[in-house]
Amino acid sequence: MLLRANNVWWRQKPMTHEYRSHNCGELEAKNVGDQVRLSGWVHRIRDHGGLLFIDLRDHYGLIQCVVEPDESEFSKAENIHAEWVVRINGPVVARSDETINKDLPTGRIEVRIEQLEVLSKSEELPLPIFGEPDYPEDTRLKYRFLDLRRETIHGNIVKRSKIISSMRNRMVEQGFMEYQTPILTASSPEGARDFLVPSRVHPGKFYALPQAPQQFKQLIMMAGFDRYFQIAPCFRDEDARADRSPGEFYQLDIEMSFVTQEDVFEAVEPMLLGLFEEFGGKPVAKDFPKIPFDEAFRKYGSDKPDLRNPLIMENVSEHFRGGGFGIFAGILDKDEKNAIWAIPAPTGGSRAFCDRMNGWAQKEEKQPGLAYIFFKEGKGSGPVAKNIGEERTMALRDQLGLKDGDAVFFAAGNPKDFAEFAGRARVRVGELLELTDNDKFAFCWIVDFPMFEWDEENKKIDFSHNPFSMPQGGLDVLTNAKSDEELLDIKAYQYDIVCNGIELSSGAIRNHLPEIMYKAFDIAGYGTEVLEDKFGGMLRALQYGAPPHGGIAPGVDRIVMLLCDEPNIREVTMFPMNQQAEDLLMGAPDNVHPEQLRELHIRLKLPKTKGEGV
RNA sequence: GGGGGUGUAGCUCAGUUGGUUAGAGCGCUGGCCUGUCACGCCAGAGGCCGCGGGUUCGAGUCCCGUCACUCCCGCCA
Repeated sequence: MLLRANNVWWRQKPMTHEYRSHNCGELEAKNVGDQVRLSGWVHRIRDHGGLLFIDLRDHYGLIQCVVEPDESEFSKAENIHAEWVVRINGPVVARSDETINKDLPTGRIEVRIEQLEVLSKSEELPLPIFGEPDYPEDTRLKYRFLDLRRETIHGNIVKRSKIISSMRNRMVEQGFMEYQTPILTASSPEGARDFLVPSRVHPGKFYALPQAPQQFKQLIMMAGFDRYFQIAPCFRDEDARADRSPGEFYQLDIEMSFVTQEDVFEAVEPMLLGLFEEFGGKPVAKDFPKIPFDEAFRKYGSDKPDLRNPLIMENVSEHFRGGGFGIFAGILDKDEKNAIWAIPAPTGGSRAFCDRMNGWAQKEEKQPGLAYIFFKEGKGSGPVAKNIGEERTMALRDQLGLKDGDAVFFAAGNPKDFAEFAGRARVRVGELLELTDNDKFAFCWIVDFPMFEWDEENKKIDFSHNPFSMPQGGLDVLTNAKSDEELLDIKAYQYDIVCNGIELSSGAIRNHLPEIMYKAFDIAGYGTEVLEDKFGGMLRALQYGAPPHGGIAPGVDRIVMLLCDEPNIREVTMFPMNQQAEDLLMGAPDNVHPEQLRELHIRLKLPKTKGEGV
């Protein structure tokens, strides 16, 4: 039942008000005897022939109204339908003890209908509100205004509003100020695909919608402001996912001057902790451990580890080197970079469980298999244990702190290639053995991201995250690097904040020195001209006294998803597009009038549509 | 761009080795009902089995193609 309640209408109106003296959620036992006027939607009708109930609903809640046949309005009430908008006048009466509804905040009372006025009728509903049964998503999106009347999503949207409001308050309390940045701006040469907006005044030229206010927030620091934030709309023309809307999303964009990485963490941690404690409904781990990028892969096989899962992987190569398990010994001999990693599985010590994991590895992960040992009766079982012998098996068990009833799985080869698979195995073990505590929030920082990465497609070095990050070691480390390999080893003051295995945000201490910017872009294959052409404003700003600065930009939508416990972003977005980036309610994108195109100096050259050209 | 899943009444789904008239629940319409709150009872309407082709005496069921939705990969500095 509707539990919106606790929301007292902003101001009590007199009975003489056109539509309402109270809202549907605020009446309680103390109002018994009051004459009230309510307006809302007909949520549900229960017609007993001689007695008729209307559940009246508005934004604030639900209240039962009742009318008896001798009342003049009874026949009118018999002819109304779900989702009609009506106004009701009448006294608040107490329900008898047997008829109290404990599931409803207003369940101790009801309103006796003395006057009933239909304010607006509804066609037969394409989408029922009451009971909110599953409905196809395209129907929900086409009739979003109805969908949004449903309890769960209505509550999510209200909660989203409160979350954003709380974010703002928490930021302002910490001395941050909110500034707006442009929506029409310039395209940038790397990153996501831009949304382009043609210029009428400048034929053939285009604005781009900002992928993030990245450059603007840095310019705000260079302009001498400090501690900026903004609930910032961001636009990227990339394909959607369950947790990613097509086209647009919001970031809590943050930037600060004269700060180190630690200062950013100190600003963000209490904000997120407070927010999750306020809205999450689950315990939040107070500690935000800082895990270097390399270590995250080594221990968790991921740069966004879920710390609710207690399992930590370990390198166990030494127990296999030169041992009786030929496959692993061979892999270790083949290349000194190769290793054997162990994924411990406490309580997983049965052949059934090990087989299940092995089957998963083969079927879902297309791996040749997943080697394992399980421990019982004081010794290790399974083919691997047999091959390496009891001494090595026991040494392995001791290193991992395992005991009878436990198991361990192995991944072998070059960690670069198998780390992510091993990470997924870790996640799966944690879930299947119920070692992962789903009933909490666990944050961590991932720090020391590499400055560059190898772009396999273009066979060149590219920025791994943000081209504006400060390399650890500054200009020297860039100029001194002798090889691609050394360049790829360079770390940046670049960090992510992760919650329950979900990346909420990337951030960085920025590079505020023009010579480093030239050099870094040079390494990534962007010449001076590109830099000056595309980042001219930024470069100019760096040359006139730029403060050291840094920031971060947590994704608002993902935070709301976590706090509403919704796996799909469309459940926390009021008017989302579908996965094909169409707005089924407003009908976007759409054709435009030829005159509009002419004004913009645009002629269409369309691809053959599917099914055409027969 | 690629892969997986789904597609039968407005909705959620059932539908046997291919076999006569394709079912149920919810919703909708009509009727009955004075204490329900998932009200109850009775009756009714509602189907190009996503679409196109093929196999077959016969296709909701098998095969091919296609479309739609959804999830994932690519992509998302």
